Amino acid sequence: MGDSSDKRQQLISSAFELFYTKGVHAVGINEVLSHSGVAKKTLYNHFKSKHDLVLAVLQYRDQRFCDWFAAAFDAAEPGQSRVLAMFDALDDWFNDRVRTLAPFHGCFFINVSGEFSEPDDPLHRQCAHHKARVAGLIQAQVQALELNESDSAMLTRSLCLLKEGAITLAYVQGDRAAAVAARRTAEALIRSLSEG
Amino acid sequence: MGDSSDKRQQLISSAFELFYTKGVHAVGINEVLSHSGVAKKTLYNHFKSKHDLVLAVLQYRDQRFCDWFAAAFDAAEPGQSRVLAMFDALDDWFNDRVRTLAPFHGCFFINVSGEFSEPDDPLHRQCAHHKARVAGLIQAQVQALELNESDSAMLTRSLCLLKEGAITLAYVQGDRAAAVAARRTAEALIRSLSEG
DNA sequence: GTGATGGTAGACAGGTCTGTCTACCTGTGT
DNA sequence: ACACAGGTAGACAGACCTGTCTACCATCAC
Repeated sequence: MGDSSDKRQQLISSAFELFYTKGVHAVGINEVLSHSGVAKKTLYNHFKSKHDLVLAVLQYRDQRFCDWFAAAFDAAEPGQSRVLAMFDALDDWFNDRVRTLAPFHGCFFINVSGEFSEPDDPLHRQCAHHKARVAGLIQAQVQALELNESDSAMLTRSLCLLKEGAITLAYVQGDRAAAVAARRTAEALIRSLSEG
Repeated sequence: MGDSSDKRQQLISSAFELFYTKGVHAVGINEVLSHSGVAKKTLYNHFKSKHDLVLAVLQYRDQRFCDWFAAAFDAAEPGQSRVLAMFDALDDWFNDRVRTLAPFHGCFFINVSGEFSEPDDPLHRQCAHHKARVAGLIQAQVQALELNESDSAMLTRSLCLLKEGAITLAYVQGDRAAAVAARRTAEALIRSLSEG
């Protein structure tokens, strides 16, 4: 029984690595099997289809990513710098200094959204759900700054925009310094709030 | 001879529509053929492979997108508002008010980057090239504001970050108001520059 | 020992994909 | 009149895909 969930986890980890680096459609079930060293029947024992496996992979990555993201906040000194800590974390991610995340290939959820573009597709919805969850983590940090409601909402939104922008610049353009630029922009924004 | 390049163009337009709405790997050559009403031999007469067709589609979209984007700047009143006009243009795009672009399905170049994730892949490079070109258009508008060099560079970078962030929020999360939020953030940034 | 459970290895069916190739048609220049 | 360039329609090879199924093996409960 412990074994059973071992195999399931092996499949998910292997599938994630392959899907993340090559894309979902570009990787066949057989490649996942040979990479994970698991038999085909075992896979279809745990998942009813490839689609189902992808869903599980998204959930796995969601958990991992959010754990890392939340920990990055917690590790920073309380105060203003805590909000900015997320950009330092992103910088670590983009430059492959985070062991617990895989080597940077953009945001898995953005990539998968592009491959399953129907907004109603369960996979696309799962990606949206992940982004909402991360936005929630950011919002919680912003609230600790005790701004007025309007500034707080606007700052949260801006930070999300800068984060997604940084990921895209880092991935599509290969601009590994995108997080540093995003941090500087966020600093200017926060400064303008406390001054205005 | 006019006919020859007609067929080529038909193929590119049809392929773009399909690739953009469904993803490149999810659409087969045969679907492109039946959608465009062109024979298979004609396709392989114009393009040496599917990969080659995708490259041509990227170039086509790059041209169309940049034409529209540059026109949006030109249509706006000169001055500060000109830089902000790009967010109004994005808002039009996200909400399907631009006839010349197809119904919004995110950024084609981000989507394709996700499917061809090797940074050395010619397709990935073409996507990076497009982003650099758009960044150049933005930079040209920022330079008209005659800021000092450091502010100018930083504002250009910030606007790019906000643009990419807005596209991602609009697509993955289905947040069709992302451009409005990005505009407000940009306004705050510019305000802080002229005050500071 | 025996049955149940859950694993391995991999053949296989049925479908889809790319890219090639044959056979035919049409319009144009000379 | 006739060659030819470039189109249509679609069969086909060869590869790969998903998902099912058979046959066998290992471990644990009892």
